[in-house]
Amino acid sequence: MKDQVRKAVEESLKKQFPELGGKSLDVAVDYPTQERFGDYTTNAALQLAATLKKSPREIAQAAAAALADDPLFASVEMAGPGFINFTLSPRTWFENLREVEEKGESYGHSQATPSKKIQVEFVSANPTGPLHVGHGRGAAVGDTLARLLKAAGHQVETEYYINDIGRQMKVLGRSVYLRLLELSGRKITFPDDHYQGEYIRDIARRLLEEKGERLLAMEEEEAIERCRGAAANEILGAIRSDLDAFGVHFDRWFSEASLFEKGEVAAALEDLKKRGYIVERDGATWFASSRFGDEKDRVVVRQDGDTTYFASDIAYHWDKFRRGYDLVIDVWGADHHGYIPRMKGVVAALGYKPEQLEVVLIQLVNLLRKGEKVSMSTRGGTFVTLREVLDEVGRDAARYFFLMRRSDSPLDFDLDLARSQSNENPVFYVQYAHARVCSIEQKAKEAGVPIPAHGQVDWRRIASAEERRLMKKISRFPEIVAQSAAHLEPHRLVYFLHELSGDFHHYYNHTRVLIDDAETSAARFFLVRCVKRVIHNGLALLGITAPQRM
RNA sequence: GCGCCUGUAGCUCAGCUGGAUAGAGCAGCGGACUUCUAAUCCGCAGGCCGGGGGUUCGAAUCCCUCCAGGCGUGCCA
Repeated sequence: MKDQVRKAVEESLKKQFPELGGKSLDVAVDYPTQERFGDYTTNAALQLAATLKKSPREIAQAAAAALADDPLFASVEMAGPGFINFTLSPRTWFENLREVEEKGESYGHSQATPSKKIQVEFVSANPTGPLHVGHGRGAAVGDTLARLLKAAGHQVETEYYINDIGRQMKVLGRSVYLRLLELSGRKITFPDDHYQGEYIRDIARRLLEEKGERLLAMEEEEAIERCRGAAANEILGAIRSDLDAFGVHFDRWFSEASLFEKGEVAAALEDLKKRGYIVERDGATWFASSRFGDEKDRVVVRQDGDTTYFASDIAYHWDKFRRGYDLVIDVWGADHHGYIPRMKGVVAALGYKPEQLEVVLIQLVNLLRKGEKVSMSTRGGTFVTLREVLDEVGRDAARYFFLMRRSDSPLDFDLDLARSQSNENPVFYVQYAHARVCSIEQKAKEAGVPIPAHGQVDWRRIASAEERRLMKKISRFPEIVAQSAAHLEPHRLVYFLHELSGDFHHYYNHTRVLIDDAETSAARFFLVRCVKRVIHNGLALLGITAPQRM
């Protein structure tokens, strides 16, 4: 719709002012801040005033007059310093609803041009413990981004990167081994920097029961390695099942260890070396990230010959890009923001465009209970797990809360609020709107009222201000989805659904849908079913259910 | 010190690729259920958009500067 308006404005301006020539004008069509200014507005005249050497009002007046006859519009007016305001006829708005009926479940989806091959990598938590709420936020955002990008017409794959090798894993193995020794009656001292959580004891207990004797008989080194493997498997299994319960599924689970097994770490570094971005200095090997705007170069192979975590990351992204993605999206905790320049440097050094890597940062989640901050520490084991939050507030509320703020700003997650079955809980507000339409459908069915089709509805019956407002919002949905995807900002969709629900609740409270006047009744019924469709599709993109009744 | 992010109503936040009188939820006050679900709706109140300067016809939005807070600044992951 917006595009049609834009095209009309552009054509009219060019006709009125031939001196503008054939080039695209790139006029901006917006939604006015106030309803009395109409449905759409453009500031094109204000912008062109300087080029045309005419007053903005003069330009706007001429353009508006030329557009007045366009059947698309009910009225076109010049206003203020030189805005052109457009009001569409109720009939035009109604015609837009045909698409809702035609597309059904896929209403809101669009075909981006160009359609890109995109990978979204998210969560990627070390398998050293259960997922906590912070991971939950990353999971909700990453998963929703993938859904949004698909809906916007891209080809999307999701991936979880498993850090299944390295120092943290050794610490995990040793933590379990020590607990195992402890459980078998030995006296141990458990270091502070090892994993303190109770789940470590649980794993050790199971290992002791199943193969305790063999493990205890082994060389310590080997036993620790066995403990590590068993623990990582078990924890990863738990992570998968937590994510499953959260409605998050990955197309691929990618192992860091596999990068070494396949020799990709060496190959990637060799590639960079050939391109001239690897330097030897102070007995270590460095990636010349300072040549790409990073503060300094970064070590990839340490003096002792071990590769750094960064080397794995290089290899991982080397692998990703070789798989042919046009765009790679990494969802990271905000505390990793300092790594963006060096990663982008890697991408550039490998011959890709830095913009082909987008990093979405996820800020901290502060859990609140009874208004008090719940303190968390991963190492100390005093964190609240995603599973606990899911058990307490449910999947829908959890996802909604994680998604309702911009991901790069810290989030206060009020457990009591999310759990409350009351009007204070924003997720119900949207779901309730859906359930109310379902309820109307139920009543209609009982009364033998048929479901109206677009072709049978008389648009004149739904031309009130409230009804036009609903129609406008409904027709805006595909644009919101496309924008949320393009900006990688799921919260935009959340706000939109909240607004649409608000408009609907208002309408519902003031206008009875099923009434004796069959024509009006059918028209209203059709309209609210379109609202239901949008809420349903929108919640689906957020991974939230749309209940029939509440 | 340097870098990134943030500062908008009592609280939590939208709005930030410049537009007309800055929005929402919660909290507060006052109203609306014999009618499709009151988990709803209506009304009232609440703001030097952190301070200052600049660019512009026009700034919450862009630039500079200062202040406050968070994070980062490892041959850790």
